[in-house]
Amino acid sequence: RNLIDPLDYDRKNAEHTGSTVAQAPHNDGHQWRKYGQKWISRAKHSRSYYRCANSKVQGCPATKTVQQMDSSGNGTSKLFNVDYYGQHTCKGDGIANPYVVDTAHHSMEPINQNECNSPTLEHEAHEVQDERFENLCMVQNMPEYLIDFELERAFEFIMNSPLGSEHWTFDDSIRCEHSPICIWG
DNA sequence: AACATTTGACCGTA
DNA sequence: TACGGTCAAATGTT
Repeated sequence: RNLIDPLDYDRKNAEHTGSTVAQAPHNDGHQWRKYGQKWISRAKHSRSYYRCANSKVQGCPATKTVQQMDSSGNGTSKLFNVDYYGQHTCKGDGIANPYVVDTAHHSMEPINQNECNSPTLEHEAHEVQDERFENLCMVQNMPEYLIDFELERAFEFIMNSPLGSEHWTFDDSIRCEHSPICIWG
């Protein structure tokens, strides 16, 4: 009854592809299925475990964990720690990275603030100098310490994608909650 | 009915 | 054996 191919799935040895803090961990461009929740030692909040929604069908090994931080003080905005493990090998929504968008295949105009429940909206991603990234835009509020890492990762992903550029084709019907641009305030 | 989440059990590891 | 990651049956949702 294996949900996923055990050969493809080894969370312990999977690369840890980023830990970051988000305001609203609801959407990051991929669809996930929750498979567990634990209270971690003496933390105030539980940690939730997700795997890629395509794990069952395509054996995609990507997982993530989400945990609200025990932020002290200023209680208005909750902060979440989102950790990603493993690369997406599925061809699903074509979004390989929550922070990086391929502008060659994705126009940014479908985003409409009325349809978007994220706290802020970023229309103007800034250009990247390196010509390898000329078709990529970044969300402006992406944490500074992640920029180089995420771009290299995106570039590597495109180059190594067994599916070629089709993996990056964006469908006009993608809704704003699936758009990486809407996700992070 | 098919699919997603909840939640205690289970289990590997340090 | 305490911790935390995953399983899976029960439960909820569409």
